[in-house]
Amino acid sequence: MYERKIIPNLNCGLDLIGEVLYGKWKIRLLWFIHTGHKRPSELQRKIPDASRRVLNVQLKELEEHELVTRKIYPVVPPKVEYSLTEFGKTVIPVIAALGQWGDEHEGRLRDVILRQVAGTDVEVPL
Amino acid sequence: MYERKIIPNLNCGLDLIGEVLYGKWKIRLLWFIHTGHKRPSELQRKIPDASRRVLNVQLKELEEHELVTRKIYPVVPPKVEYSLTEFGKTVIPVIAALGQWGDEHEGRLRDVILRQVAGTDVEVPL
DNA sequence: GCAATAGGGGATTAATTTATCCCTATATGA
DNA sequence: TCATATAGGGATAAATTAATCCCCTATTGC
Repeated sequence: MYERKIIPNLNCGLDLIGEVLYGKWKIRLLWFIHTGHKRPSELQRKIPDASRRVLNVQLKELEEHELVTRKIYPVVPPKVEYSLTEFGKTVIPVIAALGQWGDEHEGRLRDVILRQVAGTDVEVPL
Repeated sequence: MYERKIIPNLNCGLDLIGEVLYGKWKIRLLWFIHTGHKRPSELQRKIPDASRRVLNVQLKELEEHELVTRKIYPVVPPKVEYSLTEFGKTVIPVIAALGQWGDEHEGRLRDVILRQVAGTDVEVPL
């Protein structure tokens, strides 16, 4: 695993939540697990832009941070289910607040974000 | 400026808020501006771990995303003040929710985070 | 003239995070 | 026998973000 060379700040609540929530797919993973998509293959289908590998890595970190648990069923083909821990459940309202703000200001956000990307040749999907 | 090679997802509110809030110091910057620390030098003193340069870059992005405005006073030595826009003010409660969750679960968060870093030789300050 | 203050920014390197590639295992169905 | 589904991971490359270094403006005070 990668070893940090710069020590993280853990001074305030914002630092702390950042440590466990940051990661391109983590919030989405938590949300989908929350909405009942528990199996790795399901999560992958819900998040097709992420590779299987990355999801595994980020799920593992969520598990280490005690936001989710991983249950393995001893069957073939293998079956695994992720669930939110009680701790993990407490962060759902915060994620909901993030998503809600984004939804409420969708038009304006799209504007300012696309304006920034406009100079590039990147085609941004609607 | 850096040109993205991977197109960002802008499918949902979570993607959108991520685009404008992500950046190591942005949330802190917004918060300190909210609490009345408007001048660049003040912000730097409040966030000593960030270099002047990085703060400038992130403030500029916040400005491009219309979360803050920058007012220049034509005096010498120069004086600049950042303020939240009306739009920017709407995101403050969301940031407050993030910080509050982190504060509420400070002990546990510190635990799980430090456990992860424990293997490394990194010294993490209390 | 020189240092300090206040605010900025280009160019480059380092750090970190993601993505890609490829390999493991077992059972079922065509 | 071969492809598919299910779950997982090591090694490496690429992308992205942040940090560093060094430079600029103009005025006041010594």
